Amino acid sequence: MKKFYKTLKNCPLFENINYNEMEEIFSVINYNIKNYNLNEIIYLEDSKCNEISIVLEGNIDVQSISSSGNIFTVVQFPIESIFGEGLIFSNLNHYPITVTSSTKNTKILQISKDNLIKILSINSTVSTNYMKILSNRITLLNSKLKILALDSIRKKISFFIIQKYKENNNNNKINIGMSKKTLAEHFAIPRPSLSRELIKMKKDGIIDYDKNFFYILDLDSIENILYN
Amino acid sequence: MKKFYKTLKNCPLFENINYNEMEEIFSVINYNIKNYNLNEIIYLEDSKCNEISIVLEGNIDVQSISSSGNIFTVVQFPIESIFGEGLIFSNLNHYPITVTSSTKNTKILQISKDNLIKILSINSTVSTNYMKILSNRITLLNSKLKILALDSIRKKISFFIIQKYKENNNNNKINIGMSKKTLAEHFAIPRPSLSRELIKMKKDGIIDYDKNFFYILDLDSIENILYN
DNA sequence: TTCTGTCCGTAACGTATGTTACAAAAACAA
DNA sequence: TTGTTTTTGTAACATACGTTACGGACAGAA
Repeated sequence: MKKFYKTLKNCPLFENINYNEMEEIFSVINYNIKNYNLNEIIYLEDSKCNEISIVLEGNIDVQSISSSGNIFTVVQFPIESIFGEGLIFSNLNHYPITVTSSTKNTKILQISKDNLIKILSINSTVSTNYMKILSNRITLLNSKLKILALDSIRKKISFFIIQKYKENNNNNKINIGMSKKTLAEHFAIPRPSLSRELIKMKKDGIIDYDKNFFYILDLDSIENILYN
Repeated sequence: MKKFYKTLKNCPLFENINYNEMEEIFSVINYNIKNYNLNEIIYLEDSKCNEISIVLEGNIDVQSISSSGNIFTVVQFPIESIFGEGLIFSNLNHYPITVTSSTKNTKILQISKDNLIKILSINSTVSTNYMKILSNRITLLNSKLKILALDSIRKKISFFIIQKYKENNNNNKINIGMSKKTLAEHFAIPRPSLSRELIKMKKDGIIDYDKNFFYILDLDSIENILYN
């Protein structure tokens, strides 16, 4: 186990944990380290989540598989990633996706719920780390949901602008911070659709833009768009 | 404080905590009980969240206020509700909404982050309760996000059907469990739009329906809709 | 039974937005 | 510099969906 301490230190769950604490933790709990070959299934969709997992070596794929056999890779998790942490304490603790190994030698550390609870009770830093992980996930999901729930492109743009405006001490000049292409992806809409709506809003005289900057021309109008 | 133990027992954070444990917890930590009049502001949007709050008496409103002055009540929280719990450990710990009192005598119990950590370390039941609250929130947000992210009504219907189909041991007859009107609200779409798409899917021969039941006629097609 | 309210199917119409395509502009590398 | 890739603006077209409206079906109350 010792040789993985360096890897674990980079996992958000063990942030700010030193080697002595690691030693203490892993001497009092039971854990499993499992090896997987390329494309082996680690967790099947709809199976029950009884432990959290941390990638010690290799990469994993998160996939959705239809009964007709089509496979869609949703996202990849690299080494040091943790997963199952949002599921294990939930009432509906079934994996909504399939997890597979995407490298030849994938090593996964598994800690059961009971042992996880033990760790959380003996080390308060790990405990607050865990809270932080869950809380950050919640705020991330919340903001994603907020943007997705807006039912027009103009609203999404307005919401984004207001958000940046507040972040930036009410400055009318807004640095987008990414390309328009990326912004479109962020809104989950096609890029030409974003472009067209920006042109319209410019024509309506409520914003102007240039390169990676937006300029607020009529703040009241922008706010009214959100509360129409 | 003692007179509130009964109320607190109904708060998810103190589920399965008996009076002795309550006594122990509240004797070792510091806490605040604040009183609010009707329509007083408890937390302002964008203010920092430094404590969790539990409603001991009365009700609270969660609102969004535009700088132009428009107020939109998003949701009401009754007695025994907890809030701030998903924010306090987050890196972006600012209230995304305004919280106001909606009753004349509203009593709010406030526990600071440090004291909350103390509670979690001395009582493992409260600790797992807290994890459960956060985790359940995550799974709820996840499933909301999943439905919202589907970019056509046909996909939403298909997702719903597959979900119910699995829940019900692969039975082709599906009990909707609610009125079509409610289902439309669940999908966040107008009722006639749902109705129209159902008619189309029936015409295409992939589903049939009658009253509160759907019948799967072509499972493969339904699955392919989700992965097109 | 009749009345009343709610749910549902259905249709017509307008529009926001996805789709596709192409060229100009910008960023970058050689 | 030149060539190459990526990002953008722009336009034409098709369509999914929101909106509105109306009548029938159904359930509960009187």
